Amino acid sequence: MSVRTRFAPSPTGALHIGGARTAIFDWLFARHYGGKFILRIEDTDQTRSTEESIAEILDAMIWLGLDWDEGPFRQSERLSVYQSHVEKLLETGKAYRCYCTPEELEARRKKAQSQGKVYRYEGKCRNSFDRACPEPAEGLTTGLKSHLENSSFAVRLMTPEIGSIVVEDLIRGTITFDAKEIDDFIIQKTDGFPTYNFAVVIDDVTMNITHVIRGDDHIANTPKQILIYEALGYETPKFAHVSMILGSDKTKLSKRHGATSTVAYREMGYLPEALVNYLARLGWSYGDQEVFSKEELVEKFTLDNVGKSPAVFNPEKLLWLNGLYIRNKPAEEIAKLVIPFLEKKGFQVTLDERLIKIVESLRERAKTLVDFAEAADYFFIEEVKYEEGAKKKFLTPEALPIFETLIDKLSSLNDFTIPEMQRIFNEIIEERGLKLVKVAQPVRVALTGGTVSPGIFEVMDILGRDKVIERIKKAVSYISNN
RNA sequence: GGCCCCUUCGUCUAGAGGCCUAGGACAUUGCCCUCUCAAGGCAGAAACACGGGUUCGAAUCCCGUAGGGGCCGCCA
Repeated sequence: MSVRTRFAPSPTGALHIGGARTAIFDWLFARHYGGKFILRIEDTDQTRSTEESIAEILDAMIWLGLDWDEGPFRQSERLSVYQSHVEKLLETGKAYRCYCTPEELEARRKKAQSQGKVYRYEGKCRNSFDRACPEPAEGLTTGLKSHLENSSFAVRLMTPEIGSIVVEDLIRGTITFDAKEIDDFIIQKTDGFPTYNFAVVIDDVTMNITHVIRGDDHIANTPKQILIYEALGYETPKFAHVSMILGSDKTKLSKRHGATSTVAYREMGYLPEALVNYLARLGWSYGDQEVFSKEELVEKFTLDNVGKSPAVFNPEKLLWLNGLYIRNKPAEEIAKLVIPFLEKKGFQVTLDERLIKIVESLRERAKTLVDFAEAADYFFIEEVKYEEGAKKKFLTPEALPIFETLIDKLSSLNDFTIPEMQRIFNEIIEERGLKLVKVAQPVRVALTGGTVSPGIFEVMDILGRDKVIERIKKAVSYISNN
């Protein structure tokens, strides 16, 4: 059978960066082997699941370019599937109804904990009368029948008391659990919803999932799930548990460490291919290679090169990769991407040759699209604002004669081209015996307001003669008045 | 506490018993380039958690120890 993987987030918040990495591995694995990738929403928690989260997760998946072949399926729409499987288990005596109340259970758990013990369900309802009479028999008075149907119960799986459960993990090898560690856990809640472990198994079975690739926080669930497969008589899929992503202090990555939501990275000006590249390399490697296109990842990704140890999320490396992608992507595409960021700053922008020139000049100084938009403001605002230190240092009386001859020479220029500008600057520095920097810096401040920008001729070229002269004149009057 | 997982430079990692004087990348330091800042180039500092085995030989295999992490719900 061909490979089928799935990504199954629970919609209780944004798509976490760690979830995104898992999704990438699942997607890559499916694509590498020419299989199918299925998206499934685990929304059986009625109180915590939200529509907004679902929308955001889908949005993030699309942004990352992780297209799915089937789904998104929702567990909440598959209740009857779970229930029929529970029925089957009840009929075959592999599961039983439990009438213990959550309060009772909680009290027993507390008591065990206070004695320093782990609480495991002791099987109180395991041998109750209920098993012998699983269904309200025909002919009961309607009153009694509805009483039985309405009395609330959960359903527990009857688990083996001795033996061991073995997980063959594609990444970690054999992991063995003692059956004693696993109690008769609940597979269907009082509200009729399946519990997570049960729903996962039923879904993976009915969706013919061949490889379950997920976070290693699920390792402890795996023996329980295997027990469900066995009770139902189904074959288990292959399991592969990927290590988690940690924060800089080596604890589970959380908001404390910075942004953890995937779409937050879009807002911070990251390119999806950079994030995917970064995340794929977190826990997976291919020799010494660091940069991979999506196609290359698909071609080269296998579980063989996935490491076992948890990885610390390193924002600097992501930033570096993002800068790399910004520098290497066609300028026109960067231009398109940067427009919303410029608009957010209140600039009117259109995708034209000028914008592309701006991209070409600024891209290698920007590590994110936000950086870019910030560095580009002097190309869009009317009035240049001088930075405090910059004007103090460079807009001085010594700059006046330079500015004045510059205005002269630029005005009389036939062609306002970069070689011509260079010629003029050379004339000035030769006449005055200056270094280029002595001219370029004051001009830079006059044109951009700061001391950092692309090459001065590029800036002049983009601004155009009128703006350049206008801004130099403004600097002249600023110096004269101060 | 119980169970499970993990352990090579600060970080991501290469490493499948001799190729290791442990390689690459980010970050970091210095130099070069240079109109500023970047980008780029060159050079440097920086790691096999510890202790026992096995072996002629161990970062690689085994066993302990220590440290870190995860899970222990009618949450997913």
